[in-house]
Amino acid sequence: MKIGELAKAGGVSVETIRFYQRRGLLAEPPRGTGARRYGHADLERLRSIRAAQTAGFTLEEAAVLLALGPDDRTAARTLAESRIAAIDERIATLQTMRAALHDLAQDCARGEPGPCPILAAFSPPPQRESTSPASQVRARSVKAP
Amino acid sequence: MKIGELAKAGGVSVETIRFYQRRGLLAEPPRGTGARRYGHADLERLRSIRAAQTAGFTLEEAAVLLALGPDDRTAARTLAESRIAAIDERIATLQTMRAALHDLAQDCARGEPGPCPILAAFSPPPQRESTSPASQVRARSVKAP
DNA sequence: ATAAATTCCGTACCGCAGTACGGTTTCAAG
DNA sequence: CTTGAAACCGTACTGCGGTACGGAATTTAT
Repeated sequence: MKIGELAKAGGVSVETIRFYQRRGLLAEPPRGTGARRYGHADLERLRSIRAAQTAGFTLEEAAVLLALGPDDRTAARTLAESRIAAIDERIATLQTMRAALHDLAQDCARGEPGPCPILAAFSPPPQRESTSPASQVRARSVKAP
Repeated sequence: MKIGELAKAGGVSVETIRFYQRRGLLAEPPRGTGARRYGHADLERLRSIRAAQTAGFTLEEAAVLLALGPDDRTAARTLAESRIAAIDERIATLQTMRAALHDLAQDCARGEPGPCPILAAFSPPPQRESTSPASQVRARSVKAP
């Protein structure tokens, strides 16, 4: 197999293969004159990397995971669990965002008189009148979706 | 108000203020000799930007949102709705990841004999034997959490 | 008056996972 | 034998939202 075939079989680009090699995730076959050859094991490894990514691991975590022996159950479980915790946190944040936005959009859609609540929520008050200060979305340090 | 005070009041760093200025999100007061002065309006605007971010808008979207007049309900609603759609998609992806990982961790925790299922899911099969090919996590193109 | 803090400004860098570019071989088909 | 595709290689750029650095000028506190 040459690099282009490996790439196609693994569903990634040639550049991605090379990128993984630079990262040490995939081995670089010894270079003689001409194109390097890849074996079935390389494809399996590539697929494993993609599988780990699909489960939300970073490439670095994937590298650790693939380096574990079959006896390292504890390490594997720790990795999986901390990944789950991170995912849960992310979901919670997104749900908060969603709810805030949804409420705003609902109110806007109801077509009541007055300014659109979405605009109102995100615009500086033009005057300092006591225009019901309800539903102002204010908080801090959120790493966008 | 000088930039440091504005930063403190807005809960961001001085560098962030300058960054927003470069992006055109905050105005740069005309520069005479010495420190530039900021007004209450600048603080309100900064707060609006942060609010929009909290709701999941990118800085670019925030800029659009803050540029809308009070009559642009439709534009506001469109923006909010596409944001909601994006968030929903993201949540769905994360939930898929979570479920896959959770199942694996559960099986691993049960302490049954045999290799850890987490490792098994992400490791290339050492041999080509027909070792029950259940629960292999394989899919494509996921932009990690 | 002098030391310390703050501001100003441009530029470079962080993480993450790639993508793109440009130039040089080498390989395969016609 | 020539043309064109593929492979090789290093480097730089993308998006996103900042953070960090370094030197000069100015402001503030002592």
